[in-house]
Amino acid sequence: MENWDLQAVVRGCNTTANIDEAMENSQIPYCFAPLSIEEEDDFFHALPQLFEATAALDELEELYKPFYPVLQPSTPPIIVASSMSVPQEAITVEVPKKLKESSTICKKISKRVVKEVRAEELFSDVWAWRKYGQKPIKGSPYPRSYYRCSSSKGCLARKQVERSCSNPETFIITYTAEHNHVHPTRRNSLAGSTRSKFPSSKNKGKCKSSLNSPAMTNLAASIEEDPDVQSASTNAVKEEAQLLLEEDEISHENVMLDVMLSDEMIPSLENLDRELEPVMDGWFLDQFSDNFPSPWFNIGHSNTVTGAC
DNA sequence: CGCTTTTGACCAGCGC
DNA sequence: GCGCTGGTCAAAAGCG
Repeated sequence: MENWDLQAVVRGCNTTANIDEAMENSQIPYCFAPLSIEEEDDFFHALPQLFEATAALDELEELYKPFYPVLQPSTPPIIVASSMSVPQEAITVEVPKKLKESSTICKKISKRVVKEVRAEELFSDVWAWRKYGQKPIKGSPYPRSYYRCSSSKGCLARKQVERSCSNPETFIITYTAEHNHVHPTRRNSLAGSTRSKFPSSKNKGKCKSSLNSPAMTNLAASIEEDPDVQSASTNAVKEEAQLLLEEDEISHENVMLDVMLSDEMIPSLENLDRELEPVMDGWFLDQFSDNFPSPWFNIGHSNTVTGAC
């Protein structure tokens, strides 16, 4: 387990060649290439037989849907792969063979989804996350942050965020368990969320961007405070963390959406939400939940509104 | 008041 | 049994 590098997993699943190889070996679509959502859908549809194999795989796909990022084609995600996180010892390129040996895939697949994303995409999903812990991880210079879903009480969804040690520009996000609710029922409260160890006069009174969100601020702060990061060899990381805080311009559709869903808009959206929720939860879900990734119709309830000017 | 983050303490799993 | 490690809890403090 020591020196375990999640990125090794996603890297191992990084190429279509690997996919072909994995499929040849296992006939199980264990790895996903770095595809856009559309491409991924095409991929799924092109290989329907693979996804009819087991209910477990359908379940996994359903599990993954809520985590589809809202991305524009011009800024493809760094999602190198979404790897179903079976027991970690088993997550290697060799895994398909091990899966073949397994009598039931269901026993192997735990409800975890691993993603690798850029910093600005870290908090671009529609769910509200509340940080409940942070721990230094052995073998990694960066601490791991633990988040739970705060959109709904009792929701078991968890999210772990850890900077990739092999590629500090990206972050490894591990989603665990499922949301037990359809969509975020309220946006993130800003209360108590504005602590910043980086009071930046430059940004005072200016627009908040995703990178200047409390979460990003704190993440950068944790990086800043990390003793290992203090070393000269990782000055680049410190500079990057600083840049994350100071950078004002973000050419990312997620941020544009956040701006569009500014604070002025949220009250009316929430009123609409309250009025329609009983209807939406029933009818709308029945009609569309199987056809669209949930973020598609949850966007109006976005909890990641950070771009209001 | 209700929400957040921070952080030390606590707990469970695992290997020796 | 012990120590290590990762994950979670909960109190404290701060913000809107």
